[in-house]
Amino acid sequence: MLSKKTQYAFHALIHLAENVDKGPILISEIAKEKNISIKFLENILLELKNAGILGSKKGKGGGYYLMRAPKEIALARIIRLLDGPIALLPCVSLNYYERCENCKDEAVCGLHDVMSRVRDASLKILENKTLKDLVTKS
Amino acid sequence: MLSKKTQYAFHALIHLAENVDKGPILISEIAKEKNISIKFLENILLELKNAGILGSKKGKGGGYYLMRAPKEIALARIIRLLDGPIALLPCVSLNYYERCENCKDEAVCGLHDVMSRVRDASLKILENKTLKDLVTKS
DNA sequence: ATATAGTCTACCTTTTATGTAGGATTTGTG
DNA sequence: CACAAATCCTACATAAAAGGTAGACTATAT
Repeated sequence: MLSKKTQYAFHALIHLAENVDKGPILISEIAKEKNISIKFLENILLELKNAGILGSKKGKGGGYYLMRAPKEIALARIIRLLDGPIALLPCVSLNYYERCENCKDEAVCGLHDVMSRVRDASLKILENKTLKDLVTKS
Repeated sequence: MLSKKTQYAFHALIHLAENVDKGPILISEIAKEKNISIKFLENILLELKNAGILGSKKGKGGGYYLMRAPKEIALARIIRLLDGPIALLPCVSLNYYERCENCKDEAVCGLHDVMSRVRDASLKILENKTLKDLVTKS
């Protein structure tokens, strides 16, 4: 399961994508609209900003906005940023690989094979779907 | 990611499946073979037993053994038992569904759609692959 | 009897998740 | 310039989950 942090991030990003033409959006507006604790959301948006996904503007008329077009932001990137590996096992992760300590040889591990397939199936979707695909408002 | 608990369970089950003809297997043997803390493994095997996946025999010559043939035990079942939902979001889980608190209507939520697809892609593999597919020993 | 091996209950430690509090800083506007 | 509106940033709080340990109890084969 995705953490609450990542879930909230997705909802916030959807809101930003749906209002991409309205300039900076207030944290408080997103929090209210999506029913998220404002202070927790603050941390999340900051993290997205530090990763270069969002930009922000301080002071009156300020808020957060997307740094790129929604179609440029793959869902996998958000998950990896906030939740880490998408794979079910560390020994099968592309971006956060760790050697398996329980099997003697990963090359002949049946678990390794199956979990690689699950990873590939998930990534095929998460790498190709973007924020734009999450927006339903016309 | 799967929890350590589930990862250990898979490795233990693989060992049991590979030695299915040798009668009950000692916890200590599995722990040693797979490099798992014996006491932690004890808890895990007990949980698998209470779920009807394993049987056990006490006393000398005792140990744990599979209650069904390896090909009868789907990987999804193990994950659900020890880790809970396979889906990435609660609102998309088949077995542990919870309503989404951040969107007004799941039916028109783009996130819901994408995550359902990821779930289906994962389940297609995890429901059809069994313990037997994890065994590599001849 | 006795040693073996699982059963059960309770506890412990560390990390992660999920926030909360509040002051510092930047910026637009009158 | 003063002020209010926002984000920025650091630190803390709290609870749950993960991961593991300890030890007494019970059943069984020999």
